[in-house]
Amino acid sequence: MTDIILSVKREHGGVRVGHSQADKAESHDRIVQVAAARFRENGVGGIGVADLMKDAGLTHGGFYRHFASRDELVAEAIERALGDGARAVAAVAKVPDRPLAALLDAYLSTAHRDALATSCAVTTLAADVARCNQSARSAYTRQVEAYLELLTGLISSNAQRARRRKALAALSALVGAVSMARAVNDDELSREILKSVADELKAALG
Amino acid sequence: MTDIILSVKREHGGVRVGHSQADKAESHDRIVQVAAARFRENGVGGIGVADLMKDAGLTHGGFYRHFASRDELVAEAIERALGDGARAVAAVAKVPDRPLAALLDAYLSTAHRDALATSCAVTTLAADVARCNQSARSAYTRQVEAYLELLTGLISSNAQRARRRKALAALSALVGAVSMARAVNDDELSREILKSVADELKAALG
DNA sequence: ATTATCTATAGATCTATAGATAATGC
DNA sequence: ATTATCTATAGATCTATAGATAATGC
Repeated sequence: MTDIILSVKREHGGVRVGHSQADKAESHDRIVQVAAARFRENGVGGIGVADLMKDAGLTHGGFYRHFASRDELVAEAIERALGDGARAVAAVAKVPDRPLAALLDAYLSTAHRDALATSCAVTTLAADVARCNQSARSAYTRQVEAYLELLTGLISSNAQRARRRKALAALSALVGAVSMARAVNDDELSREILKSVADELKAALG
Repeated sequence: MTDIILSVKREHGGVRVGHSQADKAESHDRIVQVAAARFRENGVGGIGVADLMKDAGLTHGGFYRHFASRDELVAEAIERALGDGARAVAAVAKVPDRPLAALLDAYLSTAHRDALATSCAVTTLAADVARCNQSARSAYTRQVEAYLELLTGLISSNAQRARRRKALAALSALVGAVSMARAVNDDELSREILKSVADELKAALG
C-alpha cells in the first residue's frame, strides 16, 4: 500500500544508519534473512539476538522495536527459511528436460549438503521445528504438502494414490539422506548415501 | 576388573548420597543416561548441566568431578543414545517371523515418533551430531554402518550391490519419515507419512 | 512530534571453580 | 588420607528494557 522509498542513509555514531520507515522495513527484512540463514547453520538455539543483529549490521538494542520477543523472530525466520527452500526447489523443477532427475540430483548434491545457510529447511530445521510453536509447525506442514504436490506431479505412475505414496517415500528419503550425509564424518559414506538414494529414487519413480 | 559393590547409601544434607567408588560409577552412568534421554528430547543445547544433574538426583557442582567439560558429557551421551537405539533395533530385527516388516513397523510407529527420549538417535540427533566433535560423529557413522549391515541382510535381492543401495535408500526413508512426522502439526499427515513409507518400503524390499 | 537506532544495563541463566562436608578405604 | 558430593559463587552470555541520540515527516 505505502510506497517503498529508498532513502539515502546518514551518519550516526560513525556508522551509516537509516531512520525512515522504509529503512525500518529493510532492517526488519535483513534481520529475518540473516536469522533464516544462521538458524539453518547453527540451529535455532545456536545463535543469539546480539550476534544476529551484528550480522544484520545493527546493534542488539534495536531488536525489540522489530520483534516482541526472540520467539517472534524464530517464527518469522523459520517461515522465511522454508519459503527460500521452496523457491529453490520450484526453480529446479522447472528444468525443461527431465525435471524429476534434476530435482533429485540438486537435492542430493554435495553442494546442497554443504550449503547449510541456504539449504532446504524441511531437512535442516526438522528437529528445531518439532520443538517450535504452532505457527512455525504450520508453515512446515504447508511446505511438506507443497513438496508432495510437486513430486506427485513429476512421478510417472497410473494411480493417483500410488503416486502420492511414492512421493511421500521419495521426500522422506531425500530428507533422511541429506540429514545423515551431513552427520557422518566419512566423506565416502556421505557421498555413497547421496548417490545411492538418487539412483534408487530415479529407478523407483522414473 | 574391580568388583562393583552396591553400597548402602547414607544421609547427607537430608538426601541419601553415596560416597564409594561404586557409587561414583553409578552416578556417572546415571548422568550419561539422563543426558542421552534429555538431549534427544530437548536437543543437545536444550538442557543445561544443572538440570541434568538434578534429573540424575545430584547437585550441579558435582558435575566436574565426572566430566572435564559439558562437551565431554555430550560426546559420551551421544554415543550412549546411539547405542540405546542400536540395541532396540537389533532386538526387533530378531523377531522370528518377518523381521524386516517388524523393523519397519516399529521404526515407523507413532510410538517411536512420540518417544523422543528413547528414540533412535540416528534420526533424533542427526542435526546436533552434524555440529559436534569428531568422536560423536564417528559414533554416528559406525551406527549408520551397523543399520546398513542389518538392513542389507534382511533385504531379499540377488546382487549384493543392489541390496546395499536399497538399504541406503530404506534407511534414508526411515530417518526422513520420522523427522517429518515429528515436525508437522497435522496428525493425519504425520500418520500418512509413516504408513506410506512403511507400505512403500515393504513393497520395494519384500 | 515521532520514531528508528544506539548505548548502557538489569536480571536471568549457564558453565566452571573453590572450598566445605561427610563418607570411604587403607 | 582420600574422595564423592554439596553449597556457594565467579564470570560469561543471553534476553529484554530504559533512556539518549539523530534522523524523518507533518
